[in-house]
Amino acid sequence: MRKPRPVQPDQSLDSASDSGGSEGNVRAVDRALVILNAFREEDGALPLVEVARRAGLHLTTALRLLGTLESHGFVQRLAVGGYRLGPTLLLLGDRFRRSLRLEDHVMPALERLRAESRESATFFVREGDHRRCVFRLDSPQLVRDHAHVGEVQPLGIGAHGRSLIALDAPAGQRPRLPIVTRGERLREIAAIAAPVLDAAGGVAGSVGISVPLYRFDAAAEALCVPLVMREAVAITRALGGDPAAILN
Amino acid sequence: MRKPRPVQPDQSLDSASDSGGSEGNVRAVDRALVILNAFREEDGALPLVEVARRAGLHLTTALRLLGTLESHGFVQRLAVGGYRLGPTLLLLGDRFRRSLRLEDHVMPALERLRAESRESATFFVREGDHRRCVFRLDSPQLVRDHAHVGEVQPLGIGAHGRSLIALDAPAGQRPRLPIVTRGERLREIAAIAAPVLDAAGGVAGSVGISVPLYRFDAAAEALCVPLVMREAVAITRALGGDPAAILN
DNA sequence: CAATACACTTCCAAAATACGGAAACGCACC
DNA sequence: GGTGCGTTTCCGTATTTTGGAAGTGTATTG
Repeated sequence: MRKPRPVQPDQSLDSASDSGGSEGNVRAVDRALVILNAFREEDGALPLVEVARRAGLHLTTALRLLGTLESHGFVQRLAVGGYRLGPTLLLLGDRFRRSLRLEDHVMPALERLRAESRESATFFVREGDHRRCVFRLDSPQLVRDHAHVGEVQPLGIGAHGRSLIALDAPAGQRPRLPIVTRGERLREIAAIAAPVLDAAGGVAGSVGISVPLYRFDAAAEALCVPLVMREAVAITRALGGDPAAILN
Repeated sequence: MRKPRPVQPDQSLDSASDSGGSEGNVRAVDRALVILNAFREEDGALPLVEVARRAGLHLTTALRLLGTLESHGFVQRLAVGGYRLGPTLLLLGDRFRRSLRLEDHVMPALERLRAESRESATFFVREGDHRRCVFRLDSPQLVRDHAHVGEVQPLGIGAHGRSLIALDAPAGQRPRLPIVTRGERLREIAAIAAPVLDAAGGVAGSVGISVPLYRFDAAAEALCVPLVMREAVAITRALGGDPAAILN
């Protein structure tokens, strides 16, 4: 169990608790990271009290932790008062992405997809039993879905969610690629996605397009399906993978 | 060598060494953040020993800290062994960027710049006495400069470095906009940049194009200069700023 | 203008926490 | 089977973090 209260009598069930475990974790660090996760994009800048409240920390503690985070650029303290996330995160986030060594091949593919379909193009990677959006280019059109790089979504549902596990199925029972869904995970969105393989034969990720459902008629589908397959193959080739496996 | 001295005879003047200060910082957190900064993109995965060495930490300490970082997704432990940066950084980095509330206006502008110039387009924001690359689109051409989102560069040098402080000068002595440099910060790169203003009249950032010097002839300059000015004005307008100040 | 409320900051003693030495473990390579 | 290297567990200690309380400053109210 996590024990939030030091001396306190008992109970409580709130406070921290969200993400990680508490097993063998360095408490101060744990709390600092909880603070970082307390920032949601909607809020411009959070006052100390609010940060402390969200993280379930004593004011003094939050203040000290924020000070340390600030000195490394993980949060910024605004002149007017209040804190927000800091620029070091931008640097590290981009470093993480580059460590995947996908950017050079994936971004051009997404650019082609977006240019030719005029819809949003996205690339997911599997992360345990979830998937994470790692690259994304928004549709140039006004009406589009709104998704963000970094977001986590479930596996098994949605075009990408199924595409990432499509090749896990026994050889005979694999779904037809690309996966096409209509309003499956998000009611008003259709999506087309196909897996991408690396040199080791593993699934490196999933490329695809998402389209507002009302715009996804037969013509749009006929346009998008081959586009997605073409780029899935292109990325797979670029990574040294064997396109045969997705061309079944 | 950095040797903090556990038992500490006296004084201090301390260790800390690299980044932040050590004044009033929570040590465990401080160290954890130093660990994150120890990851450079070049290295795929670092073994524990290497992380500990770079961060100047005892092996045991690094192990514990990495464990905590991992449980929040700030680092990943690869099956084969070794650590690398984790996906949570992607999420937070993007959140930081969105908190600037520039994306909607800046990215389309960069896309137009790149499309019309076929060169790399970049957006910097000022950060104290430095500047940070916040948005960037790479040139579609093979030969181009290599810069990354998140990187910090000096103020006062380079086209963006000067553009960001151009309006700080007294009204009569302001440099002509856009700023055009040839091989100033990077020997083989030319750049064109202009500041962008927000509704408060402050400098929100700097937009521009960078071009390999050998390609930057009179024709290229004649093409790029008006493009950059056009987009600087467009972003300024979108942010509610007054374009007059950059058009003088 | 006094009085109250609220956000933030400083101080400090207590103790819980993180530290790091040592030693065990696992593995590859001799 | 032995040696070297990277990793992990264990554990006593004292360093570090903690959070109560009180102080400062600014806004809000009566």
